[in-house]
Amino acid sequence: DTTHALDALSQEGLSEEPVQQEKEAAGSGGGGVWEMVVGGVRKQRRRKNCKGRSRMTSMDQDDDDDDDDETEGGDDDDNCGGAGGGNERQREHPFIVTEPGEVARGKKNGLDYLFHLYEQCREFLIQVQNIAKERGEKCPTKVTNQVFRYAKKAGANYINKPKMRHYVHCYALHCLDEETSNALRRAFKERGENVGAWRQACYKPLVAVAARQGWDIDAIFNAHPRLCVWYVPTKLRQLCHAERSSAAVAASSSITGGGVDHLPF
Amino acid sequence: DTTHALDALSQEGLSEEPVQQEKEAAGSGGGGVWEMVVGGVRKQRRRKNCKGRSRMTSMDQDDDDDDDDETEGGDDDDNCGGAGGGNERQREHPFIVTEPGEVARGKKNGLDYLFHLYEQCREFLIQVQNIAKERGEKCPTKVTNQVFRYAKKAGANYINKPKMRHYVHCYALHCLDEETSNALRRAFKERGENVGAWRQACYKPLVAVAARQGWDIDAIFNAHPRLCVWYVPTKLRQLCHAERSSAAVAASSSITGGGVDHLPF
DNA sequence: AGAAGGACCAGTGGTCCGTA
DNA sequence: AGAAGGACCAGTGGTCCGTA
Repeated sequence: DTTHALDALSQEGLSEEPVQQEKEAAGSGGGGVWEMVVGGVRKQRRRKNCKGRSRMTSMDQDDDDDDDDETEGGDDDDNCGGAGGGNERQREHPFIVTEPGEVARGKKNGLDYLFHLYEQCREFLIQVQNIAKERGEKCPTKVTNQVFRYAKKAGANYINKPKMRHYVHCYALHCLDEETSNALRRAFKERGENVGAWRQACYKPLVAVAARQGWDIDAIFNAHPRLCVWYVPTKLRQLCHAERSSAAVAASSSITGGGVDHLPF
Repeated sequence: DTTHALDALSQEGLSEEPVQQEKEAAGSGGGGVWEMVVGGVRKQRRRKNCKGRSRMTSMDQDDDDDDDDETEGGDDDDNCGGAGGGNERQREHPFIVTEPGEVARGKKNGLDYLFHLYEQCREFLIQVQNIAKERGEKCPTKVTNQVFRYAKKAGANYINKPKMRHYVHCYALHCLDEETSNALRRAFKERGENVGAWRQACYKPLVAVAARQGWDIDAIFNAHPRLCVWYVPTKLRQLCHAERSSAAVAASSSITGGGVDHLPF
């Protein structure tokens, strides 16, 4: 129900830098390159990967018996973006803190790209849901293992569960309070902080959002069309609970001095 | 949000027959004994079981370390309802087809009791949910393993997962079309059919309900306040899907002769 | 035979920690 | 050092099949 066009030119981890688009996107306060690039091609682009085997096998969930025996040998018909030849294990480039609209340079990925991955996952979920409905099978409402498996089969090897779960709360802040999210990115970029520090810093403003909206972080996630497909991260849930409790205690002792369960409103 | 009082006098599997209540409930077309009995006691009654160890330990989810080493030995301070002494494994009495309001005689359980178990499970779920909310933990929306474990710890040893899953669609028919459900029970009782036959027969009218309401069996379950806590059984889902498909084919070929996807409306 | 339920199993949510 | 992600693990949904 939102735009589908974004996938076409997703900047990928090991990508040749998307210099052309970058020129046109220059600066741009709000949407950034992921919103600007594009005109509709909807197609998972194949990655130039040293260690090949990225099949695009349809929308199957069944053919689990095409053996995955790695064929560890040759098949490097593609030079690895100049990174050096061999068959060492490849990973995505690490993230760096970028401001909105900024494309990461060098062997790095930016935060617009990170957030774009969440939208891609949601689109994979929608495809899985459609297949399930057609077949009359159980229909997932969240991005589950099944969806990650599907994404991998569709060629999106750069998506994996630990990564996506790791940054969910950052994406949540981006969805729920984009102004604050953008300001945080600019501040952390300016200070030269690393991604881990930025990630940690996303919790606090997100808890503040929860406070404003009645503390029910599950309800807050579920009420948002793009966020509702993600599980609430354990740590975020704990932080909201702890903060609510101490806020309640503080309020009841300062106002009434009365019972702890006496929530203020 | 519905009445909580029903638990008090639940007829249990190995129970001494609840003769007193039975007298007062005699016949009664609609609600049956589970709706009539009672005046509010809300308390899990302890079972008279040959092999004891039914603790009522609070609402804990944590003390998983009180060893369950069975103490297979003595502790039969209770005679086993006259059924014979030893320490053979005890089970619930089997269900028989009873009509609405009818209490099973002999070592049998009736269908009102069966349906009552579903309501008890829902109440256990609500308790688990309340605890989870208090603690700021993940909050289940369905009757999960966790809820079955909780029920067992609360002393409801007569509730178990395979049994509850086995009859879910029967309970669904009872919730969604009580008239039809009641009629089916009367018919199958009259014909002297066993529980298995009745259980099988519940599918068809339930699929008919689904047909009337647009085939989305998940939505139908979720829209019902008591049913929404139960997972849609696999077989029911399959039946609905198969029936919808063939209904669609039949309709499209008889009306237009056109495309298969052309659903009638 | 008909039925209750212990116990198993494939695949889940969650995330640690060996890797680069 | 900071970070990406393979792989593990406890507990899940689902139901079979040894039991009575």
